[in-house]
Amino acid sequence: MQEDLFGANREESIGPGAMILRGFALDVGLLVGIAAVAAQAPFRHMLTPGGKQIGVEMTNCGAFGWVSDRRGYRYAPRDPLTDLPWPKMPDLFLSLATRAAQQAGFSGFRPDACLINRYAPGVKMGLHQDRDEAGFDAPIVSVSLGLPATFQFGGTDRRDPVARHTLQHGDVVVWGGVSRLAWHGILTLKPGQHPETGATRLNLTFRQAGYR
DNA sequence: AAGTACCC
DNA sequence: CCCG
Repeated sequence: MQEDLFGANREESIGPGAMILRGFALDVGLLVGIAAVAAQAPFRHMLTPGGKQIGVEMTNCGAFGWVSDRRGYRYAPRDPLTDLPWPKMPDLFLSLATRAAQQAGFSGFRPDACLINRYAPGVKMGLHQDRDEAGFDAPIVSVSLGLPATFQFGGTDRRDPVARHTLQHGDVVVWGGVSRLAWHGILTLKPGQHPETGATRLNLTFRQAGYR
């Protein structure tokens, strides 16, 4: 039984039911876990339904994985590349996500999906909503590792004003409740080197994708 | 469609 | 040319 090392040094509210837990996710085991997942389900570019390549490289772990292709956005229990189930979600990931949600005021978070995004310099993710899940009662927990990035966080209307927040290695963003369908994105990643990840930003996004 | 293009 |  190992001690968990999670705990935010600082919490910042970024909206109703939305906060950043600074330095909450500094356990190097997270990077080991990502490497283990990627060894079974490699990072790959996905296509939008319109046939354009998504710049971020993605893989998944857990019971469900987020996938996109010409048929649309959806959650799938198997990796389309291998037809194998997605790798099991590491216990460390589950523990982190549950504790972060709890810290942000969302008890009972039981993620069944973890999307892993890998950003290289020059890559961005446009404003979007996470709305492919079967229900929206559970929050979103988003973990930043490696190179810093500028996170855009707006409201539930596409036209709502968007604030910018720099996310550093170890920061966790949690949003739910009235902010669950908030529009969000990541600005173009700037070049840089991080001691633990090199010229890379990694993001873990935990969700309850399935019905309960 | 998490994408791009174009305009101001 | 880049940015919003």
